[in-house]
Amino acid sequence: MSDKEKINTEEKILDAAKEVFTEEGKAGAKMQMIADRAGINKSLLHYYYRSKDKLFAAVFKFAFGKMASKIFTIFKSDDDFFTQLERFVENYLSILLKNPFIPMFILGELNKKHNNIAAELILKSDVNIDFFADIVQKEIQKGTIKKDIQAKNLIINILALCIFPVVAKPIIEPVVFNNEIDAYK
Amino acid sequence: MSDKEKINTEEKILDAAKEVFTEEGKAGAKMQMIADRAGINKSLLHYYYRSKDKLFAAVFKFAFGKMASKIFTIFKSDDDFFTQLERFVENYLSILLKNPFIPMFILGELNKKHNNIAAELILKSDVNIDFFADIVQKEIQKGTIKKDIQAKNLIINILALCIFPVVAKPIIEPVVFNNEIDAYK
DNA sequence: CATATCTTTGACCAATTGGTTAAACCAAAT
DNA sequence: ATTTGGTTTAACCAATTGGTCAAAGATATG
Repeated sequence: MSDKEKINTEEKILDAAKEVFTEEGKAGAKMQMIADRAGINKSLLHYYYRSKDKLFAAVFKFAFGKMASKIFTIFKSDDDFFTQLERFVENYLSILLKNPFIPMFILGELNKKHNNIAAELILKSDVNIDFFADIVQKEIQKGTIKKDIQAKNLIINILALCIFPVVAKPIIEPVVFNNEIDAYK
Repeated sequence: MSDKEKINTEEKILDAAKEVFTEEGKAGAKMQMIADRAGINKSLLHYYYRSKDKLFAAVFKFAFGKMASKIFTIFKSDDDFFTQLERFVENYLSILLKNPFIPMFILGELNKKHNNIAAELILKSDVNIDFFADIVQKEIQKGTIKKDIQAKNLIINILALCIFPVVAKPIIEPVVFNNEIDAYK
């Protein structure tokens, strides 16, 4: 667990880049930091990923893929809706807690207005969410969901309740919890 | 509405800095951008705010103050709890929609790990939230709130549902709404 | 061994950027 | 009119930073 010497350089770079981009943002992250963290020479970064933009794009794709892709597969199972919902939240929270940095990373870069390659990447990756609307519609007709809530609003609310506590941790901890060390999150 | 020539330089700088810091993040924002946006010389920035850090601190204090301070005063009124809640959400959403950039600005900088003056500023400004816990406790005893929910979790959930749609707008719009232009947010 | 290809490095470069400084500008007071 | 004070500017500087390049190590292939 100490050294992990054997992983190849490309992977070491990606791991280091993930960390540094997350901690500092795209502009705040310096190629030298990433090189140091990966324990290599700065030129080697450019050897594998020709520019900072390319390296960032690689990291962003990884992060976004991890959050967006696997998740909705749960709703294609045969379980009833509320079981699916439960499993979804469980699964999603588990991923979030293992990678608490990813949502902020995605949101942070997506909100940039200048040279925003993150936004372009989102547009290309056509994640489809419409099928979720169908599921909810059927549940409403079955009567299992009482309120006539918009499916899109439902999914947004669920995501909000999952993601916000993770993203806002650095403000919640001091303000709401007076820095008590536990606080489940 | 076109020019607003008469406001003084200090204010012009602060306005421009708010915009640029929000759009680019602290590291991404350049003093030259801010100067340009304010329509002044770069040296003038340093004349009024001696360093980038100082300027950033000024902007951050403004933004955080706007979000945190006025809000909780509502809960000190004589209305019953649910009226207070309604008014709180209404009021908060109105502020958010008028300043949709502020939450992301705060969260974004607060999540930085390096040279994080935002975090220090939060610690100094002792916003008190404990009184809210008392209110909720009394409502539970009165029976108006059924579930034995933690007050702190309640406030976090409420904030999540208010803030997340604003913060995640750039990912919700393309993914959930296929870029339909309306979508209330 | 020789050669060719892939990987790694240190030295270097041009552009950017936060910050300084001295001088110019300008209004009000003397 | 001159001085005085705050305001604004252009020119400049030192440090940082993304990126290049040629040479040196490796590693495999013949």
